[in-house]
Amino acid sequence: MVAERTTPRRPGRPRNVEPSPEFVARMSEIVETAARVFQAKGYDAGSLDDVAAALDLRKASLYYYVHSKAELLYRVFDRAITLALARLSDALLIEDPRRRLEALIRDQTVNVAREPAFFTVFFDQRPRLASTYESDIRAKERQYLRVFREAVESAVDQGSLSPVDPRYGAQAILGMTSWVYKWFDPGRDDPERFASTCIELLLGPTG
Amino acid sequence: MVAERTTPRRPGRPRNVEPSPEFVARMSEIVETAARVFQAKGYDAGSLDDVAAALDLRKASLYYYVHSKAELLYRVFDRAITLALARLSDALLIEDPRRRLEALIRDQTVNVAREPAFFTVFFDQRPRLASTYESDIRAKERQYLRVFREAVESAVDQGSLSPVDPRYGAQAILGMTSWVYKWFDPGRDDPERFASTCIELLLGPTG
DNA sequence: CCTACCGATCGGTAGG
DNA sequence: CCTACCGATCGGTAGG
Repeated sequence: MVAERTTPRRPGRPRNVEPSPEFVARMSEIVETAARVFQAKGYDAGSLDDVAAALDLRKASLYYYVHSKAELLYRVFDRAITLALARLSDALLIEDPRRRLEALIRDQTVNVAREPAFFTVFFDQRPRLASTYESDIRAKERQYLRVFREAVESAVDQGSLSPVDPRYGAQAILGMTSWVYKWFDPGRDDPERFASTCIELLLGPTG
Repeated sequence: MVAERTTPRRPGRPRNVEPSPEFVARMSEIVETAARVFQAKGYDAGSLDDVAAALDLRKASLYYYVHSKAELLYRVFDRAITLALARLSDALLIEDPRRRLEALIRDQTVNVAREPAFFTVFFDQRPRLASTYESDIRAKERQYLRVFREAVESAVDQGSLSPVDPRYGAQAILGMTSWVYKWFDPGRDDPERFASTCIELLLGPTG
């Protein structure tokens, strides 16, 4: 997050800098509701009145939690990318390049399919994010891309993936898997099955 | 288009139903400008004042060409999908399944990379399209998907593509290639080279 | 967390 | 294709 404390603690008892658990929980609800509103109506047409109404609040009350609508959007973005990055950590422990890439493909597909509101906003409302927050999000996104690029590189070296430029390979795989949010129908489609399709197309039958 | 005439011509000289070439050309400029404005600011935040200003017009003058902002968005959508469909026609003449799929992958990549404004609006502003126009666009989009699905099917039958569900395979390929509009940098990237990467990943080295 | 309110923006129209 | 304008919406604030 942008406002994270990086300086060491001052001595003595800190004076209510820690938000209460109730505050954190309520903030979480607000961010989730905002994600759904912005998914359905877009950032500009989705008003703070809409978000407040979905929470049974008045618009002015939201300003107790965020300073601006722009900050609320940032919080949706931060949650999406932080969640996605965290969910990659298990895959990164896998040593075999082919299996690691398989796990990353599954992770990305399932992430996007499981949180359609957050990822729809993340992918489609990107130009609406205020420039103040852009660099923070971009840094985390670059981490994400790097993970995929290095996984592609290893799989190419291993000979399990066709020899391609790692950046192009990573973008191809990210596109294939992220695109899910555009067409996925939860009643009809299965993320695991689609992930298997991608793996089969790229890496051939699983041994 | 939604308002296309399908009934036969009445007898006698038609009374100025044909728009003049000047009108058509000006309309074209307006639609292109709208695509750029909606790409940069989004549909809701991109005002008719913005579109008019970019054309050195006043907002009210746009209403000589379109009945509403919603119609202007529809015209951007229609142009994007009509253009994309038209550009597939050459590929459809190719008989060999592997080569046909290769050509479709190239077409889609180059289409998206060449018209970033139209395709960014098409992909990201879809929920903003008024329901009146939705069915028209969806029908054309389904045609588009069918072309890719059938090409996947043929390539699978031929044995040049891994045996996968044709719908999932088509969505995977469409995602891989369409995603280009999210990351492509015209100064750095080459659409043809990226298309070759996709082909290599999916179909192996070109023989 | 609320009521009441302001200032600005915007799609659309009147009338030419 | 223009000037002038209306009605509605919306982010944000005052003050409690």
